[in-house]
Amino acid sequence: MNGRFSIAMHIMTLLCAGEDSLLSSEFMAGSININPVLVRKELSNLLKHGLISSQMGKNGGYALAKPAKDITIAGIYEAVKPDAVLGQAKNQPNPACPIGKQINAHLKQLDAEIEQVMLNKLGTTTLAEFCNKFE
Amino acid sequence: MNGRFSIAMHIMTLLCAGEDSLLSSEFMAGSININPVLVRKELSNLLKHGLISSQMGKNGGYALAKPAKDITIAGIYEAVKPDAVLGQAKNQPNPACPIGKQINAHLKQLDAEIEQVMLNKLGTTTLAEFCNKFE
DNA sequence: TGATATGTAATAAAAATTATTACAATACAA
DNA sequence: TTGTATTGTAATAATTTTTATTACATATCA
Repeated sequence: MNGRFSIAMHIMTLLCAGEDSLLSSEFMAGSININPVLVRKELSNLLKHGLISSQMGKNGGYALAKPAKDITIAGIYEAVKPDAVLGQAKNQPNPACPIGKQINAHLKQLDAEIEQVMLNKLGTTTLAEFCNKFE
Repeated sequence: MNGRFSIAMHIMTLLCAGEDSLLSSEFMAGSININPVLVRKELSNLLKHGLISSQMGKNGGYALAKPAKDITIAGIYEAVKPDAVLGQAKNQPNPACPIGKQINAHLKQLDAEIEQVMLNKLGTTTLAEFCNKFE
């Protein structure tokens, strides 16, 4: 997995901490310390998943779409999750080999099981709780 | 995460299925369908973690270091696991921002918790059980 | 002693990620 | 109604990571 979950969590934490006002992508990029366009790209994705709302034009910006206590870390993870939690190689296993022929199906099943326990655990913490850890 | 776990699982499954003989990196590369040097690199890592044994010279090759029933998927995962299960961005958050200053520490803690539940789950299946799924 | 392996370093090629530039669309406010 | 600040998005470039390849030293068997 790449850095998208970290970036998404950073964004959501900022929006949670600044819950009363709209935050700009420029401001968030300054905190995260990455390019503002990348921030907007992730914001666009979070928007699509209904986690945040946006306001265009001057004095526009972003805010949480619902109270932080109603957003779980699992919900945020779902918005950015990779195809395979355990990673996936780009190779095409040899179909003439009895192991190669079946390995991807079995790995996929294993991956699904692991994703489930991860989501269960991530679902026990809300964004509000995560945000409360900050002083 | 990249494809290392998949490759490692493929290797370990091949060694499990061919438990009676030594397998060469060339043969395994043919099943996985990647470059033999990459296979040897991963074999080198699995060796370092005590999961397999190797025999140099003609008629050499690789084998499991212990019975497949004594190897868990968690053990294999440990050998290839990334620094962060949930991924890590390469940015350096702004230390002047109260959120940026602390986010990495909190994300690291979250990551450790998730890794724990993953390992718990992966620890419930042995390589022998995984291998038995193949027909 | 020749053939076949492992083990590993160095380098090249390909793919993925991140950054940058550019600009259209929108909304506020003077 | 016009200038300014902002979202939204496409196109491209730069960087980093992953994968492949080449090369060769070392080991073991027959």
